[in-house]
Amino acid sequence: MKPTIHASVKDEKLIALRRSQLINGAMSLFKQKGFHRTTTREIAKEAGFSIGTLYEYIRTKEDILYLVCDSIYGEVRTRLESVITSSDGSLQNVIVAMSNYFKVMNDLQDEVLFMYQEVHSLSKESRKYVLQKELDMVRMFEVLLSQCVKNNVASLTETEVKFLSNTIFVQGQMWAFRRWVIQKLFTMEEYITMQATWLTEFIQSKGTGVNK
Amino acid sequence: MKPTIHASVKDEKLIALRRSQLINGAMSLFKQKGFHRTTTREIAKEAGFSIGTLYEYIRTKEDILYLVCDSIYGEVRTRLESVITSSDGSLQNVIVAMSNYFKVMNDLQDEVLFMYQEVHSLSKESRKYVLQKELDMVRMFEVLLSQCVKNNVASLTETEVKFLSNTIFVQGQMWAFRRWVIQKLFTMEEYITMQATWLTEFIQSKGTGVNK
Amino acid sequence: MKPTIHASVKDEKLIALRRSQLINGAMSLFKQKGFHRTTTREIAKEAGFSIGTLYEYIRTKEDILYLVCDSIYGEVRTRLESVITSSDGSLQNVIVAMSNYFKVMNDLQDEVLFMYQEVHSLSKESRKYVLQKELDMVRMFEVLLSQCVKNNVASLTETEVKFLSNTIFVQGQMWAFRRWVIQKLFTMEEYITMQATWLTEFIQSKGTGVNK
Amino acid sequence: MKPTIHASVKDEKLIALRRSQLINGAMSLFKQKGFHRTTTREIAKEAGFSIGTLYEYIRTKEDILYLVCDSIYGEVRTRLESVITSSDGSLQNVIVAMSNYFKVMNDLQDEVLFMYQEVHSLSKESRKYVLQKELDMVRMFEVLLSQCVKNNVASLTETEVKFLSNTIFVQGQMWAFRRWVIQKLFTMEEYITMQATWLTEFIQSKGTGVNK
DNA sequence: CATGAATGAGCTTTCATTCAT
DNA sequence: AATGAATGAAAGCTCATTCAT
Repeated sequence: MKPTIHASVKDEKLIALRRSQLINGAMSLFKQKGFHRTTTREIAKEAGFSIGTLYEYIRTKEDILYLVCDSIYGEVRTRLESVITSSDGSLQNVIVAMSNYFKVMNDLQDEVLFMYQEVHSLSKESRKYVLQKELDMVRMFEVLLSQCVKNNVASLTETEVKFLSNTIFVQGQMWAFRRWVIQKLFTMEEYITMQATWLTEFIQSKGTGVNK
Repeated sequence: MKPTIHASVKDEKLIALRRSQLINGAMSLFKQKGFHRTTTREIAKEAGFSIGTLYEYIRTKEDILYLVCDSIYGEVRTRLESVITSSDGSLQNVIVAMSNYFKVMNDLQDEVLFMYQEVHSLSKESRKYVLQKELDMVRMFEVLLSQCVKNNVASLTETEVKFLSNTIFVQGQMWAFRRWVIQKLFTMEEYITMQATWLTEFIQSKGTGVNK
Repeated sequence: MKPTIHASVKDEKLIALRRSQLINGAMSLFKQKGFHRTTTREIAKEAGFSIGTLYEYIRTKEDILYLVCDSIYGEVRTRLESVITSSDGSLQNVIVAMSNYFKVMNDLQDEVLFMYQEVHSLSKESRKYVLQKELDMVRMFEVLLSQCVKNNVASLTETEVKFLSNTIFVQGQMWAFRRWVIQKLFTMEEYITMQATWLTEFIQSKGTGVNK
Repeated sequence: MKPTIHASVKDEKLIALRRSQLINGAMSLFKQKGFHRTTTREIAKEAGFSIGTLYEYIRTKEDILYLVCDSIYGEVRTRLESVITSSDGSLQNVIVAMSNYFKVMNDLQDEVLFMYQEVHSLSKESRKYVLQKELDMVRMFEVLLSQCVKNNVASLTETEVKFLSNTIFVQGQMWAFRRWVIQKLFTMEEYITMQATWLTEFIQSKGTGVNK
């Protein structure tokens, strides 16, 4: 399932170390210049080792892109999971999750932006794997919303649940994608408030399970 | 203001013709392989002329990207303007504009997607110019909504107007960005209906100017 | 003998006119940027006609170089001949010729410099023809000096005559070649006076035919 | 002061080796076809390595020209210095230096010719540096002549010393520049003898310090 | 006779990747 | 396991020359 990047080196711990150096170096350069404008030589230098060593831990330049993208999603997930531990099936719970998600998107703006621009440079297989992680995140909101429905806090069809999850996800991305527009119009707090209001009103307009 | 692309050829009509061939050829390739993976030679061939001729109409490869991006936004605007000529300040008016916008996004999915991925390869100046066009589109919805407010059809604060415009814009993009998911959930008609319902309810929940 | 440049156009007068425009335009550009850095397009533009027209009067870019080089030597000769019409076999006569030659070198510094740098880009045949003209000029001084010998004004061996002719020629070129240095040391007049003094003393030291 | 050519390779000894191969290969081609007609690929091949390797040791084609020009002047200097070690302030001394200089010019005809034709293709900075070396050589003769003046062997003004130095220098160059003319007229020995005679007579005509 | 759009061979330069040390 | 010199395919771009109008 998860694409494995071949390394010539055997020592697993060393691989982990070198790859983390590699990812940090590459990410830093990618944010500045994009994937195509960054050379493997530059990446090796930034990571702190030689071009020869670099190729002991990867097979192609694309591998680096995959490693970086994977790492970004890992980071996003880690941050979100540390926040969304328990779900009590309340609307408030969804809103808290959403605002945490927005905050993560704010922290990782450059990374998110970069990934969106460069995923299409991945091989089909890697791209599929990486995009699956995106789906996982949307699913997270789906679960939260479904619990609201179960709890009779919201009366939504499955389709509506999926729509809302996707909307939340996209609105989070947009904070990064369209930052030069959107971040001039609203502060993070305002944005969160507005999105929360919108979400609440959308759900309320559908009624609650109790009233049905 | 608008970046001008230098051509060695003088005949303006010929320039227009060749550039349109160029844009079509390039767009077709860009959608398949992205900007960086497409060579100038391939573009020339696809456009139907030689590499020498190509460079009679542009100066650098980046010029082609700019031409293509500009053309995409031009296409979007043309399609929208042909519909939103008169604004009577009714809610219906906003909804018609929005659904037309969604349809355009549907028709130009690949183009919109491509542009978001590659704008960052433009020079600062060109990028600024192209992104300004995005703002113009959001502004369009702002104007329509403001007229509803003026007409006492809706009672919205300025921030709310901006929020709604942005949301409409993003929901349109979502149709293209998350097509794999969204387009499995809804047909275009269903999507439009849902968005219209939501918009109407949001505005009604704020009351009309009359009741205030 | 003299390489002929093919023209598609028949009208001889027109050829002469266009070629003179061509030479002027090209010379002006060559002095600034050299032969290789100047494009045929630029030459056509500077000459005042289209690239198509340019190629009605020449066959290759090298033809232009030949035309220009030929023109330079023609100019030098014309200027010199207008002065050295009659030779009375006096030493004074040689000195007048020499100082006129120096003045011509002064006027045509850029052209002479250019020619020395670019003759090697001519075809073997053209190069030979152009360099022959250099020989002609040296020969001119030889003739003048030989007449002094005949007139018993100077007593020089044939080798000495050749040596003096060459030296005069080189001293003239030096004024152009090493202008940054030489022209700071002397004014044209001072240079002429010095060279005249030297020449006179050299010849006098050899004695006159009469005394032998 | 001295322009430095960037190399991607670190090993200084290797740089020196490869550059000397490069200079030899390039010089050989430049003498045949000139700088502009020689391609970087040809140079790499002639030097015995790949085009990629070539660019590990230089940044641009112009760098090669600079390296070659610098090398030529280095060669000239080395050869001269090995001969003109001690100066005793005699006229004979100047003449020996001069004839050695002529011999060097004879040995390095192609190189000297090439350099004179192509220096103008160097960047301003490099050109300045290279031409400075020319000045240094002229200065060498100035020093020798000045010592004659000091020794009362010759009575020359400073201007005359400079003029003579430049003349010697130019006459040396002319042996290379105008070889097809001059080398048909005179052998190297004859040329040297004549130049020596001329120099001696010029100086004697000015008198010696003693007689003044 | 004049025009200028079209052509494509050929140029310089880059950079992912390999492999001997 | 680490190094970095070597490689060459391939890219973007230029420009002398042609030829239909």
